[in-house]
Amino acid sequence: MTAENTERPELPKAYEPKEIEAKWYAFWKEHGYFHAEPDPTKTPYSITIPPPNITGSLHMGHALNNSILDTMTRWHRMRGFCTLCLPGTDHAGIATQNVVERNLAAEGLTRHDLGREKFIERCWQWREQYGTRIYYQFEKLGCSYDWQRVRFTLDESYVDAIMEEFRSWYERGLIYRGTRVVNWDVKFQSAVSDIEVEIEERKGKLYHFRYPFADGSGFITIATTRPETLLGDSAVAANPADPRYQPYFGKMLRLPLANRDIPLVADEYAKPEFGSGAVKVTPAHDLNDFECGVRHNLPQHIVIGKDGSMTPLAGPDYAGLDRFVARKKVVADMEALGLVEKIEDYTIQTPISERSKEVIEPLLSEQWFVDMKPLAAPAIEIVQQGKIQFVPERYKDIYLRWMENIRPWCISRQLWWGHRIPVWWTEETESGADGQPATGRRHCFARTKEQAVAALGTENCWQDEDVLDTWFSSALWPHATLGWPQDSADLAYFYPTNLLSTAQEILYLWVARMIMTGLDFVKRTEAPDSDGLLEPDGRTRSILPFRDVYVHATVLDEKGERMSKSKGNGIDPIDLIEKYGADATRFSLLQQAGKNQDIKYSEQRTDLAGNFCNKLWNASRFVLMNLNETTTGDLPARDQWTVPDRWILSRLDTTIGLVNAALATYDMDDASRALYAFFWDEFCDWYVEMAKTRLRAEGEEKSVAQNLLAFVLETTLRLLHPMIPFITEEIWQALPHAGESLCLASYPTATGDWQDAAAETAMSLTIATTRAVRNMKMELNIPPGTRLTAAALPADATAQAALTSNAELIASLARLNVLNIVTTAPGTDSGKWIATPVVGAEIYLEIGDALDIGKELERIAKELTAVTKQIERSEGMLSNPNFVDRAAPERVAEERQRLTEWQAKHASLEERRRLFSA
RNA sequence: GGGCGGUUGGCUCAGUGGUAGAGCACCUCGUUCACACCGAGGGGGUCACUGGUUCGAAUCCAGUACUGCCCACCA
Repeated sequence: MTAENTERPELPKAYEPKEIEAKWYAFWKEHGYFHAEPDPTKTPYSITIPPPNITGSLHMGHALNNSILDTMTRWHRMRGFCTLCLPGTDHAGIATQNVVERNLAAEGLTRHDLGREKFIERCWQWREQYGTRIYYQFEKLGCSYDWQRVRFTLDESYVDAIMEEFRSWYERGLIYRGTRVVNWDVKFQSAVSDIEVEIEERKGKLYHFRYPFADGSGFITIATTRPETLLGDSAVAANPADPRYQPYFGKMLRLPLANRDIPLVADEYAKPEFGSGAVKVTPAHDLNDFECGVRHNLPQHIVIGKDGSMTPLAGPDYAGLDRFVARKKVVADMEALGLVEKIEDYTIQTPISERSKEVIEPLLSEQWFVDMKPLAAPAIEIVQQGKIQFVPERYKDIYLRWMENIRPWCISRQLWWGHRIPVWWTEETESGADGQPATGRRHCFARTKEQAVAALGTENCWQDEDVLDTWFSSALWPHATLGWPQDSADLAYFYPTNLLSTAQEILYLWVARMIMTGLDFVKRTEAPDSDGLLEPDGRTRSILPFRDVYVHATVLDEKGERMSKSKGNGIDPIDLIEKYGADATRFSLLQQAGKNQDIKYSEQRTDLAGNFCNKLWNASRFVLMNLNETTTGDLPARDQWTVPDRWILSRLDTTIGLVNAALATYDMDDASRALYAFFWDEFCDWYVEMAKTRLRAEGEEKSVAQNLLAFVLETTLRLLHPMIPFITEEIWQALPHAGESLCLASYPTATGDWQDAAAETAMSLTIATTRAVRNMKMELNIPPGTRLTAAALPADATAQAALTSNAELIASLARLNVLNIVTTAPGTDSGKWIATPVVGAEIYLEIGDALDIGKELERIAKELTAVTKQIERSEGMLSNPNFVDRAAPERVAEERQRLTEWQAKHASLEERRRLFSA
């Protein structure tokens, strides 16, 4: 690299993240660095980010995930990939309708007051006003997304994709109309899918009721947690193998309150060990009961309506009552009849709607379903073949288990905000086969009334009132955002995408469905095997949507509890960015983004990450103020490198290798740890300190030091940039560099050329010696400024060479007068020297009259204890014939060598103890 | 009920067979030369428990306890 910048802006004394972050984001955006166009000369790397809801603002989960996504994006961009990270938002049916309805409620209105059209207008207004504020927040976080390609799930082109998806599945019979017990959200008056239901343990009661036989010959006891459903009972079931009920199967029972007769049926669904072994069957209000009802051909009495109140079928005493009011009344009425056997306290697994937090009412209703089995099969195969990788790997099994047990997907929602179902109905009366009039309903796929009229052959038709589940549209995200169903150049180039990183709770809701739709809709005749599955024709492949699925950790509060609005323990990442800067916010999250499932986040983490940024800032300022106009930042010729230079380059090479390897496996914690340790512990604490002497010199010694400082710092900035983009850009611009932005600089790769074991050994000895001297001074309470004389007695020629070449450095770092390299121990007889053994040498410090014999004996005793422990351990191993015979020979040799070293230390300490004791 | 994680110093976490680590907190010392958002030094852990495999276990296996998450139609 040769520096191109002649003007180098100076770094302000204080690190002010706010100013530099705003400045550089604007710069990057203005220069279009984040925009990607297909480039056949490069390898593509693409990500379509999980589209946040338009109701959303950045939360900690977003901050974590987008820090990861942006780190991966920037890393690949620097590595020379044609890199696209495509952002967008999700219309989020229920969530958006929820907030808009809440706003209406504040005006005393309901959506029905407005009517469908006006209500949808309101939703659009909301989206215009707030729907894109999250983009601004992503920018604050530093995300290098392609803002020219933002997508929204209600964009015209996106709607085309959804229509195509629906048409295809409808025509193939995968979408069908079914009557099922669905999870009914009473608040939204809509069905919700199984995965949008949370189970919450709530305290409740288990009511034991008596149902008398119709002939008056006694009763059967049943238990229920939902007494109001009694009114809809069609039967009582007991297990066919249950001897208690065998004599009575087929007999009729008199259903209390409703006063109708219902049979006792034999069904294995009743478990003899629970309660009395008999269970009431309410086919319209419970999924199990529904299935049981189908088996026994039982009537389905819908007694709870869509609004959660009792229907006329519940009888005149109950009709119109809220379900919970009706519950109390049923219990009271049963008590009045003397039919309550007992009421127990009971913990009920209560289904709650994720969005409205209302208790779900299982309700029999007609809905649109998708048959998932045929779609799941290839999605299972592709993962089993390892073409889609899950990180951490355990999610693969979780995914497969769910896919293998996949159930039909209820896709219709009784909402207004969303994609209206493109099905048109007509109803006509004709003669049935037995001469009775029959009502026939027909439907067809159509996007417009004209199409519907043509298909149905009648003007008398209307569009289905329902909208599609939000996830029906997000399921298409990777290919629909890239242009599908058109054969776009983007789709051809950027698809399949490389990475899908997301939270674990939407693995089924979203990830699994994207895999299914991707494979089902994107087909290519010329694609490598790794991109998909071969179709039966032997030429076409169905293409996977992404290669890696990374499931990131959940960000919890510092007590380990989920952050939630209701608990008020949430942290707004924007506040953190304001306070500590985006870089510190990102770095603190990435440091914790390891293999652990949870992150217990506390603000202190970001504060500490800010300290790292500050350290980076100050060390860089030091380097910059010591450069001059002639500093190019080029790596000096190898014969000019000193031992510390060789050492820092060797360490840098190792760090480069570690960081690249960690990023490749999404180990953000390892990458950040490696860089943190390299920069702070090695570069700042030792290399920069050692460079200070050289910077005071003149000529070549100085210029080599200057260029190396600039070179190592510049390389470190490139390594750090994907994680902390702003501060690194600011410093990089001030350093000698080539190119207009660090965004586009090349990412360092480890070559091994700088690896230097000899320099590392020499530096270990240098560092150990320095520490030994400092330690001795400290332990004897010698003021740090006191300049003493020290001596080092090397154990061998290598140590001798290393100490000789670094003697001045050590003297300077440990604040000594001089460090003499000696061949015999200095005058121990004088009693004015103290010593510490290190690996490779014995270090002596002349302290003259400052010597406190008592203290020194204490110090020696402490060291002896430690050394003795090691010797015992080592001797124990070596005297074990099993170890000597069975362990690897090099391991045994290593242990012998170690023992020798410990013994030498021990002897030296003993000798000194003898002297001082005398 | 089934499945999957976690349990390492006061706190938050690294560490998958060979001398127990980091950051923070704590104690001592230090504001002349980038940084007190700092520097130097130090103390602190029988790696949850029990058993097994192994020459050798924080690490592998089995079980136990506690804890978290996901899935599931027990009234």
